Amino acid sequence: MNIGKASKLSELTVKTVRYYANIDLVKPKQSSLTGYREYSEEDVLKLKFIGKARKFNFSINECRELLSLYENQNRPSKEVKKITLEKVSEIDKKLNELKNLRDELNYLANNCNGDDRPNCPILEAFSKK
Amino acid sequence: MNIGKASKLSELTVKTVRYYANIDLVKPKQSSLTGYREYSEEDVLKLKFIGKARKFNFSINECRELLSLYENQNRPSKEVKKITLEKVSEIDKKLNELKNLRDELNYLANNCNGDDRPNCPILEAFSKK
DNA sequence: TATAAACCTTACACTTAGGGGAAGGTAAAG
DNA sequence: CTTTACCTTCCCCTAAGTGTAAGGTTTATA
Repeated sequence: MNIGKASKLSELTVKTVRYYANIDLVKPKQSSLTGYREYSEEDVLKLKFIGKARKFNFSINECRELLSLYENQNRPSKEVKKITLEKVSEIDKKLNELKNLRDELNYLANNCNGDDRPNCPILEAFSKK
Repeated sequence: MNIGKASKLSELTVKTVRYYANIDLVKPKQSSLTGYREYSEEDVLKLKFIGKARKFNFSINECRELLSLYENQNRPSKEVKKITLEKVSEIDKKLNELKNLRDELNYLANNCNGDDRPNCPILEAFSKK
């Protein structure tokens, strides 16, 4: 199938699918006559796989890693689990930072009278060391 | 003072401070003799201000906006509060997405036996539509 | 005084993960 | 036979810097 159909099936944009081909992530056969990329069912599965992993905040390089594990029938699930747990703890860290950030900002907003006068604790807080 | 000192005082890297000068965010005077940038105390205050705001996940453009409010003695605190509350709700949204993501990944990891055998529910989950 | 270390400058390339759009070839439908 | 819908490559753009090179300046030391 052509890139348009592969794009629809994988729910990725054509641009994205083409990009993945360019960086050798999912490289389909390419017709020597027309130059059109020819995607197989398996290519589409890989695209879907990557689409999911990307939604899970895996970087392209991590996707590449997972994909090679996926393609390797003898991969130990140990490796996959390790990568996944690392990702979980990474997300936990980010969650904490974001929570603190959120509370600080919210505190500032609640202490700002929000009228037409220039006095503003938010700007004051930002300008303090 | 030179950029090195301004960098130390503001706790930003020299590269970052120079970058902010290049994008007209904090533009110090520049000696016509040596070409060295000359930072004032106020410039350093602005740099600190931006450093804080950036930690609060404000984009450079939002910093620019806040900075102009900060510089304008007549700015209504209303505007600042509005921007801040928008940022809070944006962070709330991101927090939720991240939480879901975290739970899904953790679930997958917990259901992966993590041994040397190839069977792995994580990869299976990713390859499903 | 000479030189080396530490500081400063600009300019360019690189990063992530694609998006926008131009110029041009191909295929299918009317 | 032409229009429309695809497809291709190519190049520039994004955010917020980081890395490196080549070269000028200032300060410390021998």
